Amino acid sequence: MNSRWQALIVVLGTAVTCFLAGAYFQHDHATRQLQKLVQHDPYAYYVSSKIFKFQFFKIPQDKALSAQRVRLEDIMKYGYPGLDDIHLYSDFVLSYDRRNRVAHWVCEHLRADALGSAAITDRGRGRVRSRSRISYRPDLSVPSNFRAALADYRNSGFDRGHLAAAGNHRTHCDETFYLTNIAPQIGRGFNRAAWNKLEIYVRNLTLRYGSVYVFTGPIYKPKARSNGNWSIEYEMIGSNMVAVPTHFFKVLIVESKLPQGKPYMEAYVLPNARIPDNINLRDYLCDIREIEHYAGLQFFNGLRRSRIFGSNFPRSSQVFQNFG
DNA sequence: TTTCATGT
Repeated sequence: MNSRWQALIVVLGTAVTCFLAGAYFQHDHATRQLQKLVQHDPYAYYVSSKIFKFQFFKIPQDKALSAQRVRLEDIMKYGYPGLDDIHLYSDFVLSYDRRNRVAHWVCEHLRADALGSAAITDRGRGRVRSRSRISYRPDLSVPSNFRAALADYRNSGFDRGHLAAAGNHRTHCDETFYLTNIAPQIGRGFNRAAWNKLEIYVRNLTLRYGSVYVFTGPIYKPKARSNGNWSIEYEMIGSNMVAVPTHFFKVLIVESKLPQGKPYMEAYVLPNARIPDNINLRDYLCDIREIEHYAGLQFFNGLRRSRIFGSNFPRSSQVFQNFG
C-alpha cells in the first residue's frame, strides 16, 4: 500500500515536471521565433507587444535581438509614414517602392555622440578612406524583378544619391550603400551641391542639439494640364526602369535639450535639378502637408503637429512653384 | 562632403 502510493507520487511528479519542462521549452522556442519574425514583419512588430504580454515564464531575451528591437523602436519613435515593404537596417529603416525601384522614405535617428566631429565642414579629411573601400551593391532582400542594379545607374547621367547619407553613419556606413537606399540624382548642382548642403545642415543641427530624426524620400510632382487635369512625367533609367524623382524631401525633428522643450520640426523640398550655388536653404522650406499629399505618406500618425512641435512654417511653399 | 569612369 505504502509503496504503491510512493510509486504513484513519483509517477505523477515526473509527469508534472515533464509537462512543465515541455511547456517551458515550447514557450521559449515560440518567443524566440516571434522575436525573429518581428525583425522582418511590421505587422508582427505591431502585434508583438500584445503577444509578449502573455508571459507564463520569464524567458531571457536574445540580447542581440532585443537590442535591435530597442533600436528600431528608437528610430521609429515618431511613427511610420507608410508601411509598404519595410526594410530594417542597423541604423536606419526604409520603406521600398517596388514599382519605382526607389524607396518611399528612409528614417534615421542621428545623435551627436555617434556622429563625431568630422561632419562640421564639407572638406573631407582622414575618414574618406573608409568610405572609398565601400562599394554600391544591389540589395538582395528585394525580389530580383523589383531590384535596382548597378548597371541601371551606369552611364545614366545620374548620380547614385544616398537617401540616408553615408556621412551620417560611421559604424554601419556600408549599409547605406545598398541600392535600396539610393536614388538617381542630378550630380552637379544638386547631389554634390544643394542636397549635400542640406545634409551638412542636418549634421550640424545634430551636433548642436544632440538628437535629430530625419525622414528622407522622393517626390514625383504632377504638372497642371491645359484641360484642368494633372499628369506626372519622370525619367526612368536602365533596363530595370529605376524612376528618377522630380523632387526630394527631408522632414527634420530636432529634439530640445531643455526639460520641457518641445521638439522642433521643419521640412524641405528640393527639385532634382541644377540649383544655383548661392541659394538659401530657407527658401526651400515646405509645409509638411504638401509632402504628405505628393508622396502619399502620413507623418506622426496624423497627430496634430502644432500640439507637439514647434515648427518653421513657410508662408508660401515652393513645391507648388515650377523650378527653372 | 558629394560623386563618376575604367578595368580585372
